[in-house]
Amino acid sequence: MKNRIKSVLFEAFNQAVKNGKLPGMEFPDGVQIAVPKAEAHGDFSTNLAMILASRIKTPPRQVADSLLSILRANPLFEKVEVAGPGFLNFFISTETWQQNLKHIFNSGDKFATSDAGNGRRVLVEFVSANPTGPLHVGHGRGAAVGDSLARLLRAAGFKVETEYYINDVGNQMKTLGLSVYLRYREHFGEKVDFPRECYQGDYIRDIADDMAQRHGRRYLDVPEDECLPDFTKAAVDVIFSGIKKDLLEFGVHFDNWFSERTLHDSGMVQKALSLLEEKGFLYEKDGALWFKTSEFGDEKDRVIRRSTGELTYFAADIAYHLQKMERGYDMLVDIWGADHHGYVPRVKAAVKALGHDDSALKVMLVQLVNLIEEGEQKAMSTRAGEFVTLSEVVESVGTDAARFIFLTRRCDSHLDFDLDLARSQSQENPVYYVQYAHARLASVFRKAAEQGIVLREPDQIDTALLSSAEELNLLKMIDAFPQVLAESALALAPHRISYYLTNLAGKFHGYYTRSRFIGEDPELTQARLLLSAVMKRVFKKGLNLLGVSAPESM
RNA sequence: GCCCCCGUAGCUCAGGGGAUAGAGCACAGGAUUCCUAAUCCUGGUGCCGCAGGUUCGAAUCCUGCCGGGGGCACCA
Repeated sequence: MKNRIKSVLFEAFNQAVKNGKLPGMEFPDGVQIAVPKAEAHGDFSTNLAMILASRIKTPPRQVADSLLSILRANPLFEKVEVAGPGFLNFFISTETWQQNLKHIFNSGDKFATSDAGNGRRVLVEFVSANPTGPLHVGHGRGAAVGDSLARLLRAAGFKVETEYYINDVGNQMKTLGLSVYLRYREHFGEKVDFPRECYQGDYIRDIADDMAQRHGRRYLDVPEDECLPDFTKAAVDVIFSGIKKDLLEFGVHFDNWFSERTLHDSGMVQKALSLLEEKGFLYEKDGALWFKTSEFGDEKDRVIRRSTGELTYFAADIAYHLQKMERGYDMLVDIWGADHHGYVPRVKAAVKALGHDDSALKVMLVQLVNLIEEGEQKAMSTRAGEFVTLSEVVESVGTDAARFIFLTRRCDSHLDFDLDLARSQSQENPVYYVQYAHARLASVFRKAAEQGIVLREPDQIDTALLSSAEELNLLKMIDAFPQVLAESALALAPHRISYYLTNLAGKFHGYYTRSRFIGEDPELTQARLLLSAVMKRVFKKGLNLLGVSAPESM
């Protein structure tokens, strides 16, 4: 509907210019069509007159008046008025809203889409947890946000790929291998001094035990240096297949699994460094190789190759981003834990230094999750082996509740995840509220089928019967869905979908309680069933954007 | 010390230039002959952290301050 208003407004403007009611000019930028908060201000309003006013030095209300007669001639509107400082308020006629329901129904699956993305290619990279341990709750939030964002962008007309970047090279991998190796020796009764920087979790012991099962005492006589790679590989394989399993259970899909190792093997890292070298952004100091990120807004320069000769992770990250840029995306979305925020300027610096537009790189920082159980906050630390894993949470509260809760807040705000609340199968748990709306609608159609009622074609249905304030409001809310979808996608804000759905569910439940859907009047029944069919679809599509199931019954 | 995020109702948070700032929870009371009560209805709250600035218009943008969290390695 908003788009229709926009084009009507555009035409009215051009006509006013042609008639000499407005001086000759282009349609200005910054014109908004908004849904006013107060009902008395109409269904939509625009600030066009206020924008024009400052341009042509005429009071805004006077500018608005010159558009008024043209707009009023349009049958779309019941009323158009000038209000406040110079808003043009549009009141859509009841009949237009009622007819609109048929359009929505007929447009089928296309309704829950938008072309806001215009076919632009986007890569969403998220989770990317190092394979040194199971995914924990924080990763879960990133996974929910990233996966949902990808679905949202897709629905909004972007071409989306999702990617998991695997840090399978470097110090952490060595530490991981060492951790397993030492536990392996312990397995055979050796007394081992287990260093603090090694991974303490029980899963390390499990992997070591498994190595002992499979290989027996074979590695005990092999020098540590020689057998560590085998232990690292074994650990990565086990942990990574666990990660994949967790993600699968969590309903999260990745198109690509991108290994850091391939960046080294393919010479991409070397290529990135040579490029920076050519452009004169590298220098040696204290035996290390530095990148002048401070020339691009970073607070200080960063090391790329340590004096030991080893490359830092940053070196690989530069290559990774260069590689992503070269793959030709219009936008790169990186979703990181908020504790990595200091990393943003240096990666942006790298992108810029390599000659790409750093505004195409959007880094979303997902704030930490506070896990709360019985009113107490739970401690989290991977290295110390004290953390609540994602799979534990999923097992305890279910995928639907977990995902929904992760997506009820904007990602840059801290999230208190109350396990007891998420577990509770009742009132306070918002996910059921929305799912229940869908299940109720499903049950209405089951009931209708039982009574042999078949939904007619929309043009055989009298939607004018949907005339209560409640019904009109629902017609409007449903109509706004594609708009909400587009705005959430462009703002990279999937939580707005859950907010919208909760809102719609509230309105629906009230309506349901007060209204008989399948009643004595077959015409009214048909009209309400048509409304129900569309609402059901909105809930289903909306929940799907969040990666939450839409049950037929509960 | 420097950097990032947050500060909105008793609590958890939406809203992120537009007109009278919202929801859930909590608290109290009520609703079921009939499509699912995981539901609904009725009750009231706010110096939008503080102070300046930009604007026709600021909870929203800018600056400073205060408070909370996080980050500031040749770790990731």
